[in-house]
Amino acid sequence: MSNNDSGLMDKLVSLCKRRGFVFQSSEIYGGTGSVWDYGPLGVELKNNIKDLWWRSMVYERDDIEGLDAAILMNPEVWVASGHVEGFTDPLVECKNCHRRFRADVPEIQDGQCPVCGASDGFTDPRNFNLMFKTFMGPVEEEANVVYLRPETAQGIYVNFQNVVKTARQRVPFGIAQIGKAFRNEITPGNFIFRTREFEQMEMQFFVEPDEDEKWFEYWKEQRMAWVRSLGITESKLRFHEHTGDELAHYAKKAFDIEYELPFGWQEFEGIHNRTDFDLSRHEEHSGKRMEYIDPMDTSKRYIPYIIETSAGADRTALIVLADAYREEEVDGEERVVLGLHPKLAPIKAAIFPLVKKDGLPEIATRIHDDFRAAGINSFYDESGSIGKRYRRQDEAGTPFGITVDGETTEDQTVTVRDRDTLEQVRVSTDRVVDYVRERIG
RNA sequence: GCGGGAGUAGCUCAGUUGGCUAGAGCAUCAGCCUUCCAAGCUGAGGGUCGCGGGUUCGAGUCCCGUCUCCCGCUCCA
Repeated sequence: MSNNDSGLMDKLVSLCKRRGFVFQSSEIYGGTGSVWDYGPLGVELKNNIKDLWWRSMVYERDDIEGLDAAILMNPEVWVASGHVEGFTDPLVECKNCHRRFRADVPEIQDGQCPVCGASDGFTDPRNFNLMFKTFMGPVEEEANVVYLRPETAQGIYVNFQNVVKTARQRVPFGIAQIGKAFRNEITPGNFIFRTREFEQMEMQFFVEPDEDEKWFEYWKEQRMAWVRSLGITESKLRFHEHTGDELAHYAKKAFDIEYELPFGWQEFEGIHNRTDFDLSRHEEHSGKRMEYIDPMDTSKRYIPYIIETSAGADRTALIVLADAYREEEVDGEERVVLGLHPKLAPIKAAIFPLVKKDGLPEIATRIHDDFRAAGINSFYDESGSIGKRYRRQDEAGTPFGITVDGETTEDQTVTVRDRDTLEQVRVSTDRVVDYVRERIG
């Protein structure tokens, strides 16, 4: 990492605070570790990311259904998923292969790893408090321990049969969900990249067991294509395949989509072949059948394999911000621009009267109303010089500036200024909403 | 978790060996001016110096504790 690159993160954090994208949580009390709040511009950006994801998954396809499962679940879910293990028992970890074992298992007493055979030793026994726990019930001592979900995926698995029965879907099909997850990360940090409360955009695709490879490849390409559609610089994107010890306990195959942030190549979305691991575990632990019966051939029964696409909404937001940030020179003056793809921009158009007189503010206000009526987020500003107002919007990533001037009163046209090219075109006042709509995707 | 560094206005910072009502630039707001890329003038608001405690006649400045952030190591289902 060069000094220049680490400077980019500082500038980005500063811009996010200054313009209202991201604030530290509970700041007036000194903040709280690795939790962040999204401000007026940030929530728009993140909502745009989530809306685009949802549209591409749920609305633009017939084979994926939406779901919104609760954060609190029956604790047995996390026993079945494997998350409780290691939370209740002190574990040691092999320093060579990083597999974890209960500290009281006899095999490890001789210092040799029962799996990889290495004698590199083990870490000290400790509890891995991955999951946040709380209590369900009014009296804490009598209440049951419940966990804040460490991943959204389990909410989909436990609803698998519900969706099969109600949505009239046949395998192959998927279930999509966006929601919060919580993890007591040992080392959080890097702004909103690794946080203890975060939002996932997950889709679990259920397929026949012998078709898993085919669908894995399909989703791998689909997801990369979607990421590119956000306008992210291609040379900063790559796949990273998990091999050997990198593979999670449930995964047969896993690819990450990585982006080159100032602090290195970082994962922000994963495509995993989770096999029938999760549904089988839930069948064992719940005693309920998880098999799928093919309605066209009822003799065909199987527990589906699952191809998972799991993306971090916060990480995606950080990446589009980092990718969009640039400093450049205009007429000898430096400007800071967020070159966000128009469909991600918090504000789509800013409307300015060139001066505060001659009826220009009134016309500009009417145009602002037109945008409001069209459901397009716009912003009205009459304060300061026109150049200053353009620069303010550059930092917010607003793609279009619309200026009402003296000509407007004569020929009913306004100037539309493009954030990236700085080109200006005249558009009639009654066409300007359509003009912007056509260009924001 | 360990080591090092840092926390003064929205942002970037200055505050001499502890001493008058804590400053600057930028930003914000109001007015004037201004007909297309952060111009100018006038004025205003905004910090009790991360938080808590202590020493002192007196602390942003010294001491203790604590929280947060940054860098490195460790760790990372």
